[in-house]
Amino acid sequence: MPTPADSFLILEFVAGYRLIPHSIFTALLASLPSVSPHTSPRLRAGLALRALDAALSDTDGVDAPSLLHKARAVLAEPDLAPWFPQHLAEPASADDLPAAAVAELKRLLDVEWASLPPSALEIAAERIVGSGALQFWANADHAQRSKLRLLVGESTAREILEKIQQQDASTNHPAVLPQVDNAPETNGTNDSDCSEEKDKGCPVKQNAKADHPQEVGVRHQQESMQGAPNDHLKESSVTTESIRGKDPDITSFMEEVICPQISGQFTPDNIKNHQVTGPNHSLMERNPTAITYERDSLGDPGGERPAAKRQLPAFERTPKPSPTAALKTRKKWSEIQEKTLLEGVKKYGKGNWKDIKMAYPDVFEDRSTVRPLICLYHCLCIFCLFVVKVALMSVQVDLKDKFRNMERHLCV
DNA sequence: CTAGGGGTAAGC
DNA sequence: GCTTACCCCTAG
Repeated sequence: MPTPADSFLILEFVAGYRLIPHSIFTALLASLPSVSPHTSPRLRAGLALRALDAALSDTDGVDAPSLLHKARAVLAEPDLAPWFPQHLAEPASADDLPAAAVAELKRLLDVEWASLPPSALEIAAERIVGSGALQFWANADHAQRSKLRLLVGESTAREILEKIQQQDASTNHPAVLPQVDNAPETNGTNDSDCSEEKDKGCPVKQNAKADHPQEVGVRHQQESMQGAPNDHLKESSVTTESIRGKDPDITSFMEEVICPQISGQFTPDNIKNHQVTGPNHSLMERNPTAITYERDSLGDPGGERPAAKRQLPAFERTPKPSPTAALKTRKKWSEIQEKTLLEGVKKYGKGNWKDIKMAYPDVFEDRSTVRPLICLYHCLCIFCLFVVKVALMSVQVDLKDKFRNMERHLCV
């Protein structure tokens, strides 16, 4: 599960990406650990623009004066007002022509969406596989390149290294490049996301080189933003697995790459306009169960945060049902699935759950081992380039558990 | 990735 | 109350 730093990166990207439906954004808010103390202009502006978007998009049976009234309320919201540019408030104060004011507000809103700064993920992606890739990789040492290779996939890594080699050859300064063939083996899931796309271009790479994601005039879905303006932005509490990265090496490496882009200044509980399910906490609220990535340089006006990174002992965990628990419906194993599982165990041996699942993809189709929310996170990360981290989370627990149950009851 | 101990809760 | 599906966690 994502760490708070991961959460920041995902939310910062998603909040400012208008095409991503607000329902998905709110679901992410509810499922990810607190991003405190990270914040950024893009995250703050994205949250504010989403709130205004919601106020202006509720056009069903709502006349222009009412729309304008709602927009004014959002613009005047003390927690949001600082993040709106001054000129947005001007059309909202034009009392004589509400329809024109609303239209102008929508136009200005489109402009604001389009002018949001790129996310830290996009910037990092640009450094790793975009226009800055050659320089970034050329300056990386062997260890760093290994990590980069894990992040971008073998084929993309090879592509970049070949370009560096060509560049060096043309300048008569042959570089000592790591042997690609000796690269740490990736499990296919990690690498294939990019390698399979080699000929058509890695999707993430395309993303890195793509235009700004914000597209003027495209309106996101806003069903879940129909709530009252004062609905607070909420998030779930954090469980142990969500605050502990599965692969700290890559996590810390990503922080090295991305952190310079993160402003990281602490923001009080001042952005509370998005209605989501879950306990009532602000996005910026300090979550007592989360590891935060505090740095001295972040500054702490309240002086409440300890300087050192905090690892919670097990007894401080907040027991909470997994957010995925409600999403995965309980499905009884069919006779065919049980027989196939036994056949698979006979053929591939007990413990080779991955092989068994791959051998009978149709039979075990509904026995997906990647939890739904992890899938969502995975998709986002694919979109943003960072696929390896999440791929490691995929485990063959369904097959293993079922076989264990069968063993327990002497079925085998 | 996997094993295995353990827990929770739905469904009967 | 029992079975079972699913989940959590740790260790290797």
